[in-house]
Amino acid sequence: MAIAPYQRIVDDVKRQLRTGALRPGDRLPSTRELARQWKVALATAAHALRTLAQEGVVKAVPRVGTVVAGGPSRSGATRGSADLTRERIVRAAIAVADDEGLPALSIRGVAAKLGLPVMSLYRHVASKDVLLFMMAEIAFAEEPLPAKPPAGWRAQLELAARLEWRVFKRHPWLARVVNITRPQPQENALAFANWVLRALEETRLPAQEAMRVHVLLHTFVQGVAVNLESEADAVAQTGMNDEEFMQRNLDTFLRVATSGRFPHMERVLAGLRPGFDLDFDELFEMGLRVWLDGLEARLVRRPGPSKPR
Amino acid sequence: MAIAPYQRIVDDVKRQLRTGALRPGDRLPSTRELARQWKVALATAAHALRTLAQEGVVKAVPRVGTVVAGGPSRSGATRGSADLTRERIVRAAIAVADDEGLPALSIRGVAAKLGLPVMSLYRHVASKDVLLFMMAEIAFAEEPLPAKPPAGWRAQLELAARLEWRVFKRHPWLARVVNITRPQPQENALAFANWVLRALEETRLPAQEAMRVHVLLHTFVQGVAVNLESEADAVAQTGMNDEEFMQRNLDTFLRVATSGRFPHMERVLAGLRPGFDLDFDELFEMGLRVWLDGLEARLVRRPGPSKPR
DNA sequence: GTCATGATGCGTACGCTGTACGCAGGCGCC
DNA sequence: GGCGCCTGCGTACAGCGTACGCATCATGAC
Repeated sequence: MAIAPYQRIVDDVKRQLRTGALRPGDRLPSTRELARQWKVALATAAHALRTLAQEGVVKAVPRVGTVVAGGPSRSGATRGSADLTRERIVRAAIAVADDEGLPALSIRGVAAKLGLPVMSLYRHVASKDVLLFMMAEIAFAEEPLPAKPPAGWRAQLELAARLEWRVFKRHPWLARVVNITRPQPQENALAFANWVLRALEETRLPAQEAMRVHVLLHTFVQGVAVNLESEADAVAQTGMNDEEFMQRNLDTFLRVATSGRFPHMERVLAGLRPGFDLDFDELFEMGLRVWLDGLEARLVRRPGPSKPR
Repeated sequence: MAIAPYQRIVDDVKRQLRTGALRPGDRLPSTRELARQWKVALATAAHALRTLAQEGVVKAVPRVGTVVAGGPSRSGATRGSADLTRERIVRAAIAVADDEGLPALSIRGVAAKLGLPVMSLYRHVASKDVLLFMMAEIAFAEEPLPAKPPAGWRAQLELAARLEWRVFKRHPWLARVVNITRPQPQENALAFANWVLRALEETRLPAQEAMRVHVLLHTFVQGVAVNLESEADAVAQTGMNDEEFMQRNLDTFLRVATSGRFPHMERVLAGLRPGFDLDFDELFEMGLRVWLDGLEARLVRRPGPSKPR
């Protein structure tokens, strides 16, 4: 399971940038040159260069070749009208994932939906992973954080968590995607993190602790969201409607649960029978409250900046 | 995206059992009869019957045909030495998932590893989903709950959470699997649930609330575990070692994070630089403590004869 | 004008997946 | 012996992501 060929080239160029072997303004090897050096097809070398250009590390200068971009990345500057297709692709992909579930999302499917030739998508997105990544970015951008935060760290954390939750509810597949593409720095995830960390500054938690709180909060929202997804997916995948689905599952579930081996479970089930509906919104709100209560208690217990333990 | 043909047959038989159209002792249609009725291949019909037999709903009586099993399912009774292969398969699958990651797990791969013909696995496991399900069951069984619970609801919840956590650490892929196979009643998951619910009886929480607490606790552990997985997977998939991986990610991460747009993030990062290592164990313990503190506060606040510890 | 060089856009094809189906062979009853 | 049925496995299919090859075009040199 090696890295994809084009990715290997991309990595190597980046490495050369780090070590200083390549500096802003330098010319990269031409497509053909790369192809020869790496023993790959022309198209693959071109793919690598295109990827680098998309990331803004590098710029394609028409009659000169490919040149290392100088200065701070002006990401978003060059993407004017030319990337309309790119956004169309990502939005189409989101639409598919939204109403057919993540497993049903395929490059070929998106291409068909847009009436584009399959391979032409790779001109704009490099790989499916990158597609997923961009889907996540666009989805999160739908719920921007307000410019003026409310007063108090708790209110700020609540706001961030609820915003994130709302996004997850709209796009159940996100919970899984966030983990697949994980180690990548999502622009909007960072904005959330930044928001949370600012809120925590007020509490004077040490950096390490603040980081943990941030991660835990994110993990909590995501954890609940993952449940949303598996339900949405199961329904979409089997083509059942909710009722059928519930019927089938409750049946087998109850058969096992009430076998006599799980008496406490049975008792609880009996206690809530009438409207047994695990409302995820309520679950989320309860979890959030409990968690923040716990955090608040911790802060009260430990006033001022102190070392953990 | 319909249900698999054999699954459709299985479901229909179960439906007939529910409605009473089939009763214990009744004979099911023969393989050929089923194949004719459903317009599927003989092998598919046989597959359906085998699945039913494996689930214990039905029994294959040699010279008579297939008969609806009577009385409570004696699951585990019939599986003597005959299912040795089945267990071998599941264990092999677990081994693959453990050290190559879930994406690398394929039926063909497992078959190759065992030196068995590919299709022969379907004789014992029905489908990949079922395989995943059984993998989860076996994995969870590795950390059985003790016979004698410790004193106090909090200690009991902690124990359950830590046990679950330990399993997830050993088998990072589990976090994802639990969600894929979700709506199925896992034997061991129920045992955990039962344990948690018993612990909560002491707190006299109403049934609905107790259920939520249980789900939230499970969600929490799982949420943290999912992070474990995505890291393990990324490493396994790219074939990098941890160091390379960290290097690459930290690099791009820092490049974006320190772009000036996320000042609070930067400040926190600066504050913990020396040993920036997000230890998941510590993260888990902190989250657990905070969460249980919050829960305890809720119980105290709530009127009712509940005494902490 | 002709040509060389390089980039672009896309069709083809590969290696992989899960698994439905077909078929050979064996077993037991008539 | 013949028939009916089940078992076990090989073959084949539909679908995936995407590397590679080819046709086409833009451009500068001569």
